[in-house]
Amino acid sequence: MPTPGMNRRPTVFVVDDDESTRELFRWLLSTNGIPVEVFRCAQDFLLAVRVDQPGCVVLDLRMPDMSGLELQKHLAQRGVDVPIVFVTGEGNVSQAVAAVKAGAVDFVEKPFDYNRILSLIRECLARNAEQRRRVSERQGVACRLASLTPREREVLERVMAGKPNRVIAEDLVISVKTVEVHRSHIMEKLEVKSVAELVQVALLGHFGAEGSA
Amino acid sequence: MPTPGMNRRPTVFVVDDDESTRELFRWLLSTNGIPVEVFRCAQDFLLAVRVDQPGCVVLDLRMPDMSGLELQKHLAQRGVDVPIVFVTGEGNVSQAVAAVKAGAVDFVEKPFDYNRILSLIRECLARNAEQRRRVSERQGVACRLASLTPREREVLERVMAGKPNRVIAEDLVISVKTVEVHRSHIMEKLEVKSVAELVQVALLGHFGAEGSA
DNA sequence: CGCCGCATCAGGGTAAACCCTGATTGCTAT
DNA sequence: ATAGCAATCAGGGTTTACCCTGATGCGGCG
Repeated sequence: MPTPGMNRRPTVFVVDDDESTRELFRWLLSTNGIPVEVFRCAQDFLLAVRVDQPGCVVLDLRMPDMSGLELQKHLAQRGVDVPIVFVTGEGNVSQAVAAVKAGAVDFVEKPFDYNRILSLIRECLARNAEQRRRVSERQGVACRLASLTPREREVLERVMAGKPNRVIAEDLVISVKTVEVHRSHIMEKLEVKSVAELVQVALLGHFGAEGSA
Repeated sequence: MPTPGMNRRPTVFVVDDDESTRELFRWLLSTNGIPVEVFRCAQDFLLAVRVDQPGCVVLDLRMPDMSGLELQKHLAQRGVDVPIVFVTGEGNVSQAVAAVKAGAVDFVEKPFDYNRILSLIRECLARNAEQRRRVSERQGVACRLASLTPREREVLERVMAGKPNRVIAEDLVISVKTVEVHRSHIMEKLEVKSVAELVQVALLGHFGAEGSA
């Protein structure tokens, strides 16, 4: 399972029903050497985007088929975790608050300053790159953790709890020798040489898995 | 150092230059059994608040001496980490975004629905209670960690790195016997019985100290 | 000056962890 | 069937870790 479509360039995805705005972004970003793709509605974008897409998103708030806020929710549900910047002509306070509370990086009103948008987008790209770095680190750990057998996981739990092999053996009703075998397999699979490292790696795999908000 | 002024009731602090609004909040909250204190300007509140104050804050955006956003910054700088709700009559989108990006729980416009504000404030109080619980847990760990001598900390680092006593001894140019002594003192002070627990406790003290956003 | 905490070390013993060899059982996939 | 993996166990040995007693030197504090 080598992660489906990796190795794509970080790209800015602009979703806006207004063609002049799309063209503006296309021009603004491409002349600054930033890969850009534009979409005229939320559906088009949802069909094209992939969960591991590197980059960031610029959303219009008001679109024909789906509002930017709804699109934001759909992306979150799908696990598409890219920085989002809202750009809107007629946004109100409550929408802005909702967007930012839901994790949007910023919410800017038209007309906007080109340099501001540009630096904002660069920040988004940098943030996304940083985040992908952390995720991939954890993915390696998660992968190694997944290679453990059920029995090895039971042993791991108890090692993490600080139980000595003798107690673990009693717990699982097996001999100390077997516990030793499991233990060495765990250390081997997780690529660690000491209990200290083992705990740190396993902890990373537990907390870093889901709770990465 | 038994934490200066703990044991105060969670209170809602309302800062608004408009007296009728202050009285409205005083009535709304006290009739719902929620302790409330009101302030007419940011300075008054800054002089009264303490770093470990449990509760939450309701801020007017526009005030004579200092804007709500500035007050928010001042509180953050002082380390006063309480949930903040902005309430304003004439807020714009950029202010709302700034407030939420700076960590505000919400940003509501007048006139507001009493029940909405009430549930929002209850959420803030609950969130603050939860946060204080986590902080106090970590404080215990931080306290025990602080009781380690410099030498013990040097040993701890290397134990965390998974080095055996023999290597630690070579590292610090001391005998293995001395390392054993330090090690047992560490285990005693941190109140743990195994390396596994030791690593988890020490890790909590390292990550939980500052990075609790 | 004496007491105390910190750091240092030694002897000597038990328990735990680690490592290698070797073996059996049962299930699964080729 | 035969090969492979997971799980089980044993013998036997080395290395670490842990614990107790005891001791020394140093610096600060009353």
